[in-house]
Amino acid sequence: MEKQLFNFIAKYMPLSVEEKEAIIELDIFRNYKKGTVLLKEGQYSKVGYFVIKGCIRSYYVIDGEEKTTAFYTELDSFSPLCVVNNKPSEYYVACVEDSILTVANPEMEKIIFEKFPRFETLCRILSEELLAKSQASFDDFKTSSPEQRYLKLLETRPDLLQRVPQHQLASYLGMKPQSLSRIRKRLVDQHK
Amino acid sequence: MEKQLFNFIAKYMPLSVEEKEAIIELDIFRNYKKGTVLLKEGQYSKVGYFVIKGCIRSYYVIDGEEKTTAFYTELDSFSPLCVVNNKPSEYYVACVEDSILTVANPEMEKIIFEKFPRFETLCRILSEELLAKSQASFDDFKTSSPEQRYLKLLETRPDLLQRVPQHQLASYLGMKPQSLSRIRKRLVDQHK
DNA sequence: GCCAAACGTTCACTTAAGTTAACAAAAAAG
DNA sequence: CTTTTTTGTTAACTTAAGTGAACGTTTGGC
Repeated sequence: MEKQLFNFIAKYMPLSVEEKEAIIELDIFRNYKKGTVLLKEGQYSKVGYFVIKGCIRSYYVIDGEEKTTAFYTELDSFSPLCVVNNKPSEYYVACVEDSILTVANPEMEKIIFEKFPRFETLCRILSEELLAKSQASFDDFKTSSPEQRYLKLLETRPDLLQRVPQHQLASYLGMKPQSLSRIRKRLVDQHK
Repeated sequence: MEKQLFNFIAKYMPLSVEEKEAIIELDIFRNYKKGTVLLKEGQYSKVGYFVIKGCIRSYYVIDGEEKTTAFYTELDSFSPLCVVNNKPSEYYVACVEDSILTVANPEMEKIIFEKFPRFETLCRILSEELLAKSQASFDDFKTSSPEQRYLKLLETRPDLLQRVPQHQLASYLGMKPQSLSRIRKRLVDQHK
């Protein structure tokens, strides 16, 4: 279980035995059942997540409708805005599948950063990278039509189509479930 | 000129005289004329920016058309994806106005982080914050119609409408210039 | 194993954005 | 000052997504 995490980190910096032990001592691994709500609108959460296994999603409830905006799967990390800005969360976070996550808060980070300053460098690099990638996805979204976004998703995250209900994918792609259904039909029809 | 930068940083951590001097010694302040292209598609740039004064934008050229995806103004910082992933840039960056920017690369950061480790903490916190905010903007975009996005922009960054050509705003809002023009007309008409 | 809820598809209709093109206005270049 | 070039508006038409509703299917709870 820790292995996935350490393999991931090793891509950036191989860890020493002491460093690995320090992480294990933090006791950050948690199991959640499908459907578990990790964060609710209005809550002041202080924890961020790293997905070892499974899938979680963030969603807003607007006029009684769920609007899914993100999915996080294996090796993705996610720190809700409320962790950063100390305001109540505007969205929910829930498990799409049974999941194994690491769960950590800023105090735990502080402890580990003081013992091993390299970890802070790692976190800085990771979040700079995630920021640039998040902006690139946003750019992609802005410059594409709904159909192009669906095709792009097929290329880049085909697994999501198997793991996630379509109506959640629809709002993730910025459209209504009926539109996604129609687009899929259109594409199938074209191919015959 | 340095004052804007130090005031901004002071919101996160007040700097000592030595720290300020170390930054000034890096000689990172630059003046650019309106229209200057800072980064071209295909280039491997290694520099990130912080806007002291002025406005820069990033844009793609797709089928010969410019697609503007972001504007950075006073106190915004921006590190292009190519700086992070070592791949040729997929987009351009240019000055929308005469601008004063700080320009820094990872080696300069390394030097300053080694002398003052607090700076790395600052950069980590800043990029975590920017990441969470970038995701929130993306969420907003996904869950809104073109008209709602225009109205949101009026609320959150009304200055952009004065500073930036409308056809650039249009692609920033994920629509065609004609559509933005129509939306504006529709809104004016409704109000009478 | 049955029932209710959730999910996905389809359809007819509405609405809004994309497209193409013409033209006006403003800004930059000479 | 005049001429381009860039920018913005408008209009007619096309295309695709939103809406509301019906219906079939799957899923999960009991």
